[in-house]
This record gives sequence, C-alpha cells and structure tokens, in this order.
Amino acid sequence: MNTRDKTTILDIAREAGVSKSTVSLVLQGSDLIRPDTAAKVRKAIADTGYVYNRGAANLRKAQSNVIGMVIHDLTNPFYAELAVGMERAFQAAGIVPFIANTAENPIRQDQVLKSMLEQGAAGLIIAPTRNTQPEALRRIEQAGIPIVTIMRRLPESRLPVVAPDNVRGGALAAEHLIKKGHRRLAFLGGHADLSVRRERLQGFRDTCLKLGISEQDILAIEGETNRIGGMSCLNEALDRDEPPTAALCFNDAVAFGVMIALRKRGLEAARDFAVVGFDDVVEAEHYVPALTTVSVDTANLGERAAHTVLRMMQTRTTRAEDQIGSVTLMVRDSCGPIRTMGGVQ
Amino acid sequence: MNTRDKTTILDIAREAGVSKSTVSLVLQGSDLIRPDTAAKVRKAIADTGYVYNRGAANLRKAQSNVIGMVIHDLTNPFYAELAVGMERAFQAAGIVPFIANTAENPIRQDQVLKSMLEQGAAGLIIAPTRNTQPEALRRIEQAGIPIVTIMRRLPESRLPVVAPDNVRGGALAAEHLIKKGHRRLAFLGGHADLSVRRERLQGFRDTCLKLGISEQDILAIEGETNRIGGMSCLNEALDRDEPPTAALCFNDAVAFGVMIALRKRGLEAARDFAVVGFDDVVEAEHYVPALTTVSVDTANLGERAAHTVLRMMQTRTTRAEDQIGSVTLMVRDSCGPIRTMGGVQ
DNA sequence: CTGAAAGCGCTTACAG
DNA sequence: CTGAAAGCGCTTACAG
Repeated sequence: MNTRDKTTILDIAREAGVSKSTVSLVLQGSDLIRPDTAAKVRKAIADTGYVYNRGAANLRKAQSNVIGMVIHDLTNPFYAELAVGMERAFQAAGIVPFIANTAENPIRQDQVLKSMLEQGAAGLIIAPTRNTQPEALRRIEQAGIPIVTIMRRLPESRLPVVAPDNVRGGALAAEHLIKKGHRRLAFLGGHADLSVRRERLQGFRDTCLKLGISEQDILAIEGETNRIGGMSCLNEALDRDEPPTAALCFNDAVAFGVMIALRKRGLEAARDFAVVGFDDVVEAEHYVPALTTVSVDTANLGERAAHTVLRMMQTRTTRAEDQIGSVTLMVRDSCGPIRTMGGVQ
Repeated sequence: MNTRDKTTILDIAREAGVSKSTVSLVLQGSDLIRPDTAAKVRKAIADTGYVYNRGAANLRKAQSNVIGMVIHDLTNPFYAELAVGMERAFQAAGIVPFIANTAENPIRQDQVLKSMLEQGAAGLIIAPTRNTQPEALRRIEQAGIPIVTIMRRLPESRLPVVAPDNVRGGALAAEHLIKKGHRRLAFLGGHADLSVRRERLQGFRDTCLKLGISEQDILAIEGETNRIGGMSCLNEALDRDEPPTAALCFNDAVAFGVMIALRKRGLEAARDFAVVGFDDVVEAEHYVPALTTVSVDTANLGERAAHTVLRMMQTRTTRAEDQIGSVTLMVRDSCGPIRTMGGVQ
C-alpha cells in the first residue's frame, strides 16, 4: 500500500548528495548551512515525500513539542469556544495542540492524563472535572511538565490558574438587578463544590447584602451546569412561597434553560422575570430576548492560558502567577425595564 | 524539579531483579512471564513512578496507537457531540484519540494533518473543511494510514465515508410539511458546494415535486451553517413576493437561527411558520417550541466511524465500505398543527 | 559544511 | 524465563 517503506533522513542525504547531519540541520532551520545546499535538501525532501519523524527526534532530544488541552465538557459551547481560542494562540506559535474531552468523569480524566504523559506531552492546560483528586495530577507534576488550570481552581493545589474575575462578575450582576428594582433575587445552577460557583455566588451575595437585600431574600439553588439544570432550577425557584423576580445564572447555558422554562410556564424573560447569564457565549447576543450576561472575554482567557504554558515551557518552570481576567456586564434585553416597585409579583 | 531524571525500563529491571526483556514483556502483557515475577515487576513500576515512553516503543515497533480526529467546527454542537461520541467508542478500545479543530480553514487543516502525520498517527477520522483539495490528504494516504471521512463527502475521493441518509432525511421533512398543508416550501442554509446540502436538498426537492409542489414554489437559499446563517436566510425568504410558509433547515443550528429571526419579526415558529431542523442535537428537544427535526443518531454515527478506522487499522487496509446511517423524523412542536388551507399567508 | 559515532528508550529475535 | 545485541529515526558534539 505504501509507495515506499519510510524514507528517512538518510535517504534525503543520499538524494541531495550531502550528509545526514546536514539534513538534520536543515530540518532544524540552522543557519550553519549555505542557502543553496539547504535548497538542495529541501528539494529532495519535497521530491521524496519524506515525513519528519517527530517521535524519533523527541526521543533523542528528550523533549517534545506536544501540548495537551484536557477539557471536562467540550459539549458546553463555552468550553468549545475556549478550546478553539487556545488552539488559535498555539497555532500562532507553530504548535498544534491536542484536545481531549473528559466528559466530567475523573476516571476518564486519569486515562487521558496518563496517555498525555506517555505521549510525552511538554505542557498541559486542564479544565478539570469535578471531584478531581489532588493526586490526579501528581505524576505529571513530578515529571516536571508545566500545567495550567483554566476556569476551575483545584483544591489544595499550587498550580497556576487562569480564570475570569468571578467575584466581580457576580457583583456586577447583583448591582444591575437591584438597580432594576428587584428585591428578591436568586442564584441558579452549578454545584457547590465548584470554585467557579463559590466565587460567582460570593460576589453576588455580598453585593446584595451591601445594597440592602436581606439574607432571606437571596435564594441559591444548586443544579446542573447546563440547560436542563437551568430549567429545573427555575421551576424550583418559582414554586417557592415568595419566589424571586430575578436571577443570576451560573452560566449562559443555565440562563438559556431558565428562559426556556419560563416560556414553558407561559412567562417571558425580561417581562416577567429578569435573567442574567455568565460567560457571554456567542449565542447570547442573538437569542430572543438577547441575554444580559457577564462577559469573560473567552478568547483572551484562552490566549493567556496558552501563553502561560508556553512561557513555563521555555523557562522550564512549573510555577506561574495566577491570572484573573477582567469581566464586563453586557447589558442586553433579558432583564427588561426598571420595575416601578419591587413589590409582590 | 523532577524527582529523578527519567526512570527507564532498565531501572525497573534492576529494581525488580529481572532483565530488561522481562520488563518489556510484562509491559506488553505477554503470558510468557510467570505471574509472580510479573507482580514483582509491576510493583517496581508502581514504586518508582515509571512512565512508559510510548514514543520510543512506537519508534522501535514502527507503528503507533495514536488516532486523530480532525473536525472542521468544534463550535457547532453537533460536531462536538459527534467528537465526544467517537471518543467514547475509542475509549472502550483503550485508546485516547486526539481531537483537533480546523475552524473551517483549509490552511489550518493542512497544518493539523501534517502534525498528525509527523506525530505518527495510526488512523484518522476527518470531517473536512469546505474546499478541501484532493491533494490535502494525499500524503497521509500514501503513508498507508487509514482515513475515514465523516459527514462530508470529499469530491473525487475513494475514502470511505460515514454519513447519515441525507437524501431520505430531506424526503421525510418534505413529506411532513406537505402533509401539514404547506404548498410553498423553502430549504434554508448551507453552501452549495457541501455534499451534505446537495443530498438533503435533493431528497427535499424530489419529494416536493413528487407530491405535487411546483418547481417555482420550492425556494432554496444558501447561507452559513450556523444560527447567523439561519437568521439571514429566513429574512431573505420572507422578504420575497410569495414567501414560503415552511422550511427545512440545513441543520439544527440554522433552524434555531430561523426561529430567532421569526421572533424578531414578531412571528412565532409553529404558529406562523413551520420549521424543521436536521441533526437532532440535544438542545432541539428542549427548545421552545421543541424542534421537529431529522435525527441522525449522532452517537451511532460516531461509533461506526470509530469502529471503521479501528477495523482498517487491524486489517491494514485503507479501503472500506461507505456507511449510511438511517434517519428518523422527530416530530415535535415547531411545525404547528395542520393548516386548513395552504393559501396565501 | 562533512562524516563517523554515540545514544535517546524501547522491542525483538536468538541462544541459552 | 534471561542476557546480549541490534536497530527504529533522529540529534549532537567532535574532529576535520
């Protein structure tokens, strides 16, 4: 089936009439080689259809250029956007990173990490699954491979994290809703063990209290971090005795679920209930009503994470500063106009 | 930083008091080794934190177990679901495949494919970008690496493809809409150079004609394959003199865009305009109105593609039969009730 | 620039 | 089961 059985650097050398070393140097772009002999070599490479065996090179050099991105849910548009953003940043550096999905499953994550390790990854970006144990990354840390965590903070870990300013995002949302006249507020979705939720909720709650909302008028309901989760959270919230009139959602996916659940109850986001999302996925802007949400500048977050591992790889260190990206509230239509009075619904 | 500098098979041998060969055999699960010596070796491996160097093994064996999945748009939920489905199938076979996104960019795709080749991929599944040139995959084919294309068919290519029965899907949609009483129909979204669109449109149009719709009452509008595309297609369609009253959309993303554009015009899917999607992404079922769409059984498609490459790898062949997955129409709410008369709107 | 040589970490016969 | 040996395709000093 194969036209020829593996053409190697030696074949190229023969073909170009130079030595093996010379070919190797050309391959590495060394400037020790005269332009015309380099050209000869390149021609031979093109003619023979030679393919560089990166594995062999890595073995000899004892280093690789493979970078892995381990994502807990590629099916969540936010993480898909994030992955694509990181990929773009790596591309600019001439690197093709590999993406792997862990489906929010720690066992699967272990397998993926083991594979990355055996494959000789030189760097790793990970958005860890829930319940990731501290030991999960130990092997990789021991091997001295740079790791940066993105979005989710690992408990008891000194790994650098790149994440948005979740606390401030929560605060911005609370402020916005209260200014709109809402007095009974909810935080919907997400699991309590997620650092992302703790931070967003903290900013939200603190600001509510500061602006005069009483503790019992701040409702927090846990749930899945997707549409389905949003739907059930909204229903649970509205079935309360004194239901909230507005909510900050754990993320945009939850917010979409909330809006769908509203519609199923014959209610309308904005008109009957104010909803704010978090992330600002591309869909948010085009939804009806357009979703008011906390933008985390996904592309920038991805870029930062990529540059951070790249820098760690160059400087051969496994430490780096945490990076907290700024957030902005994108005010659109899902919160409706200002309420005359935050009275009973 | 590293606890020790690379423990190798030799260290394990020393630690366990056996030979290098024995360690290698244990690593490969050979049954030539007595259980108790295998146990000794395994213990040494665990104690030292040894990590298998797959690159070195691959070099020696002249074969690898890395499989690449090259996807043109991971940001499209359908393809994310598809990738995750394939990943699951590979996982069952003990393989961790690598995903790469090409962002619908042929240049990027070339880079990704080159990287996969250099990395020594043993198999490839590709959902190619638009305008993929036949030469793009030549190098990989020449190397004898099994490739299967998924969803999109490459022009003038003999590579096996795994895809849903697009023609039949288009036909089912047309039939459904016509039974509902619609007489002016549209096919919205997608680019004419996409095999997927050609097939879906063909099934749609043929069935329309067969069921008595005249050619001039079948409108086909090209557009992006995402929400934005759906929005502009719908607007273009409704701005016609004799606008259609129903549409089959290129895919679910386009369908969501169509429904959003309707709402922006003060219209409602189902009540004012019937819309059918294609793919049946998870979101379709939960949308309001729930989207009537052609289900392609995404998970099954992914599984088939995975099993096909796996089989090709085992049998060392680069040929395989095309596989066309069956489709079913999921009737939900987005087409509304039967129209009394397909009259002027 | 070139050529000979060693070595990266593994696997694979092969003789014992 | 073991041990010695060769070799996968590359890179890296090193002497010329």
